[in-house]
Amino acid sequence: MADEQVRARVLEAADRLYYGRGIQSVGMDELRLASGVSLKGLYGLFPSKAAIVLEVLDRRHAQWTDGVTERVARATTPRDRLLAIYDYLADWFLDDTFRGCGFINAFAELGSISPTVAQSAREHKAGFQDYVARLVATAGADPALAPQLSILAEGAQTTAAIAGTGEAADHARRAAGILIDAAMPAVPSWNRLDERHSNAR
Amino acid sequence: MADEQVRARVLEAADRLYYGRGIQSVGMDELRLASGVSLKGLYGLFPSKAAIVLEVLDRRHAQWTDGVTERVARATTPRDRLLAIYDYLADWFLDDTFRGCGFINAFAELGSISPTVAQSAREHKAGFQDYVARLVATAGADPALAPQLSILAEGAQTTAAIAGTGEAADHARRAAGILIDAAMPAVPSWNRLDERHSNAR
DNA sequence: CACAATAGAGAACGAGCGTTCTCAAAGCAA
DNA sequence: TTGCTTTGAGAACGCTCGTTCTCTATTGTG
Repeated sequence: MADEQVRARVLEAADRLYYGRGIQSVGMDELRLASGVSLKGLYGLFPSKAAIVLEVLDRRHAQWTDGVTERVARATTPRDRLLAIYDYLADWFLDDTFRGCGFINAFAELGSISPTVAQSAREHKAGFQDYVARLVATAGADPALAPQLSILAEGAQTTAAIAGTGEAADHARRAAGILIDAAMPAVPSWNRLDERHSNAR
Repeated sequence: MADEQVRARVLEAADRLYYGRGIQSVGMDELRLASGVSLKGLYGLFPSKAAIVLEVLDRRHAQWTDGVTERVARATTPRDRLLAIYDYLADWFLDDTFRGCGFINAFAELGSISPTVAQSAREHKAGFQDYVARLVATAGADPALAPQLSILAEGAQTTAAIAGTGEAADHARRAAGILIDAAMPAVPSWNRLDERHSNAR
C-alpha cells in the first residue's frame, strides 16, 4: 500500500479516536491497534504524536470547510446561504459521533500547553469568521452581522455537545433569521423600485 | 487552621491550576506545591483527584451564578437585565486569566471518559439556560428568546477564549439586543393603552 | 521528662505514556 | 540458495501520574 494511503488510514483512525475520547486519553499503542500500522510504521510516517495531532486538525478543518461551503452552495438566495450554515450544523449534530467542535475540544485540552494546537484552533475559527464575513458582504448586509452569526454557530456547537441534543441548531437558525432580517435589505438592491410593496417585516 | 479553610485553599489552588492549564496537565504534586498542603493532607481532605475536580466545578458553578445574578440585579428594566449577562461576560473576558468556560473546557477534556464531569457540565449549562428562561419569562418575551440568548452567551465565551480578545461580548450583546426587541413588546404590558404610539420598529 | 498521636517530606509502587530498540521473520536481488 | 534490507511485534527506556507507605520530627498531654 502506498505511503499516502497508509497515512490517510492513520489520520482517519487518529481523528476518530482523538475526537471521540480526547487527545491525551488516546495513546500511540491504541492508534497502532486502530490503524493497523505498527509503532515503527507510525514513527516512520510521522515524527511524533504532536505532528499527528496537527495533521488531524488540518484534515478536520478541510472537511469542515468543504462541508459548509457545499451546503451553502446548494442554497439560492443570499439569506438562505447564510442560514445554510445552521442546516449543516443541524445535520452534524444528529451524527451519533458528534461531540462538539474538534477545535474547541483540542483548544480546551491542549491550548494552554501546546502553542501549535492553540494556533491551529485560532486559524480554524478565524477562517470560518472570514468566510461568514464574505457571505455577509455578498449578501449586502451590515458587516456587523458576520460576527453575530459566527457566535451563534459557535454557541450552537457547544450547547449541542454538552446537552447531547441537536435542538440548538434550530434555535440558532431562528435567531440568525431575525438578525439577518435586521441587517439586510429585505429585497435585493437591484429591485428597489418595488420596495414600497415589500417592506413589511 | 480549620479544615474548612484548608479545603478552601486547596480548592482555590486547584481551580486556578486546572482552569489555567487543563485538568490532566496538573498533577497532585503541583497541587501540593501550590496549596501548601502535603500529599497526605490532600488525601485526608479528599478521597481522590476526581473528587477535587468535581468540587472545583461546583465552586465554579456557584461563583458564575453569583456573578451573573449580581450583575443582572444591578439592571433596572427587563431588557437591561437580559443584556446584563453580556456585560458580565465582557468584564470576564478582560480578565487575563480568562481561558473560556471552565465547564466547556472540562467537558472537552474529560467529558467522554468521566461521566461525572460530563454531568456536572450538563447541569451547569442547564442551570444557566433555566435562569435565562426565567428572566425571559419575567420580561414577558417570547420563550423562544431564551435559548437564543443562551447560545449567544455560549458562543461568545468560546469565541473570546480562542481568539484571545473580548470583542465577542460586544457582538453578542448587540445581537441579543436585536433578538430581544424582536421577541418582547416594546412597552410593558401594563402600559398597553399607549401601544398605538410605540409599535414602530 | 516520657509517651502517644499527628503531620510533613518524600520515597515507593504500579500503571500508563511517548519513543526507541531488539530481534526474528519475510521479502528480494543476484 | 545466499546475503542484504526491510518489516512487524513487542520489549525496553525514561518519564509522569495518582495513590500509598515509611520514616522522621513535632506537638500536645500526663
